[in-house]
Amino acid sequence: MEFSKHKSIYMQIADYFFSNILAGKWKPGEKVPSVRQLAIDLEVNPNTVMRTYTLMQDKNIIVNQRGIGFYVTEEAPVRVKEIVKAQFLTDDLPEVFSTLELLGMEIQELTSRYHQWKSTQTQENHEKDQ
Amino acid sequence: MEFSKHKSIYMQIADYFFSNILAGKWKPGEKVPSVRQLAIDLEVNPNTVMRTYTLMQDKNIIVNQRGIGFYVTEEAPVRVKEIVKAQFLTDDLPEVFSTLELLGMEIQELTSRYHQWKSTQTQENHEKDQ
Amino acid sequence: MEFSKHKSIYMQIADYFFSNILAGKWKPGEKVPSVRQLAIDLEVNPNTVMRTYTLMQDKNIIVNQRGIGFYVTEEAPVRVKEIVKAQFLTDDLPEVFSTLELLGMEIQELTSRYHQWKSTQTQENHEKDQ
Amino acid sequence: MEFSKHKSIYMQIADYFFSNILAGKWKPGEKVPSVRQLAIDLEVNPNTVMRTYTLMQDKNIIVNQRGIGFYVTEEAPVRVKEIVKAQFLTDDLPEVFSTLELLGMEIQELTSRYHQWKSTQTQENHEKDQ
DNA sequence: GTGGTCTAGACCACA
DNA sequence: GTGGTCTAGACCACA
Repeated sequence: MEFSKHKSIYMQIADYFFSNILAGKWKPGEKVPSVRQLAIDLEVNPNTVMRTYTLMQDKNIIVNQRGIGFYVTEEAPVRVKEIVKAQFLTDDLPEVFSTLELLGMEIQELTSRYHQWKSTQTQENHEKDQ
Repeated sequence: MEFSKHKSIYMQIADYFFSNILAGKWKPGEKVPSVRQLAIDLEVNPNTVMRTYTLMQDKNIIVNQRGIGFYVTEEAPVRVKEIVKAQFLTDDLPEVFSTLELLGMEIQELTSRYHQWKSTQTQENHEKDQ
Repeated sequence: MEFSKHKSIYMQIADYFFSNILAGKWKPGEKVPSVRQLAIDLEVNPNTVMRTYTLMQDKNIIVNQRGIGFYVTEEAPVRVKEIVKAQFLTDDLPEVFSTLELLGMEIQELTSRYHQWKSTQTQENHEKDQ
Repeated sequence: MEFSKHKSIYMQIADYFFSNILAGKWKPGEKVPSVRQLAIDLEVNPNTVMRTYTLMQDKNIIVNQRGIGFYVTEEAPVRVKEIVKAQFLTDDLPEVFSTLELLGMEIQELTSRYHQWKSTQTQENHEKDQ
């Protein structure tokens, strides 16, 4: 996993959690990787991973079974969707829209770029599958 | 001007420059507010404003006339558009698109939200005009 | 390190970086002193050092490893040489040459003064070594 | 006359004085342009020119005949040569030499660049003469 | 521990 | 008046 410079690493790991849960890869009741293991996999400081886990715990997305590890909660998928959607609609979209206007771009251009982007995504997934 | 906590103040002042130039309010050859004056207007420390000015100078958006002040360069509108567009297309959009997918939203919903947003904007402007 | 009055401190610290990198004392991949530490060593304010680091970062001479510190980039030696040489050839030399003419000095005199200067340098180094 | 950004304007005007006097264009006893006139010619603020004149007066290069104007002193050529030479030998040259070393350049290269530079100068003068 | 940002305020050179 | 630099020191996010 490569990290962007624009966002803090622990938040990018949070995004990684969000997308795994929303995509159904990590299901309620399942164990998530240990802090130590994920730190090794992602090549980051364990403290950084721990920060994400604390955040996930605060939001009731994972729970700690002492001495055993962290597990995805039952309510995780719903909670994550709420969180991601709220931020998307109230923070991200308005900014996208105003930038769109500022640049004098039409909403159609955004739609066509979306389809373009989607086709590259599909391609990448195919490549991964092979 | 109100500042968001998520972004540094000097970068938000940069955004303020960008939108003023893109919207044609600040034209090439025109003088921009003095560092001190803008600091007073925005209620921030002059150093913070200076930081933005140095950044804008590095990007050839403003030039300093010694002892007189800063002026918008001829190339400013083009440069700003480049900068804003590049960031929008390569950083912002991909993230919007993947969030869209993650949430299982259709691109149509985004379009309709755009029109909705636009109508509220128009309203706000009307209110301001009165 | 003593600072001259004719040049700003943060630029003199930049020169210090340049000469360390060109002389091969600071090699690509190596860590440079932390902002705080260098501020203490040079007896200046951390903000002043930070200013140099930001500059060096903009010029791709150092990169930040978040939470860890700054490292010399692979391209640093090449970049520094470019920067120093460009300034030397286009800014410094022409002025030296015109002053030379103005003073009615011959280029030979400059050459002989160079050898003279070099011998004093060698002496100084010997003294330091002992 | 074009001004460099690296040096203050009033110092560049001082250089202009120095070169005119050393080159024998402005001779002892002759009147120099009025502050006002020179400001117009050079397209700078009269205060800036005045600053140069004050400097020149302090160094006994010009004297003020009240109500009439400024005149080149008898000792001007000698004084100017002293000033320029002292600065050149003690400030400029050592820096040039150490940069030369830092860049790993040979003194011969400097000599050849000098001849190159001189030929372009001669050319320019011929063009002006015509 | 690391850097990044900001305030408050000073002092200076310059135009 | 203008910007440019610097100090002193705080507070914060991050690793």
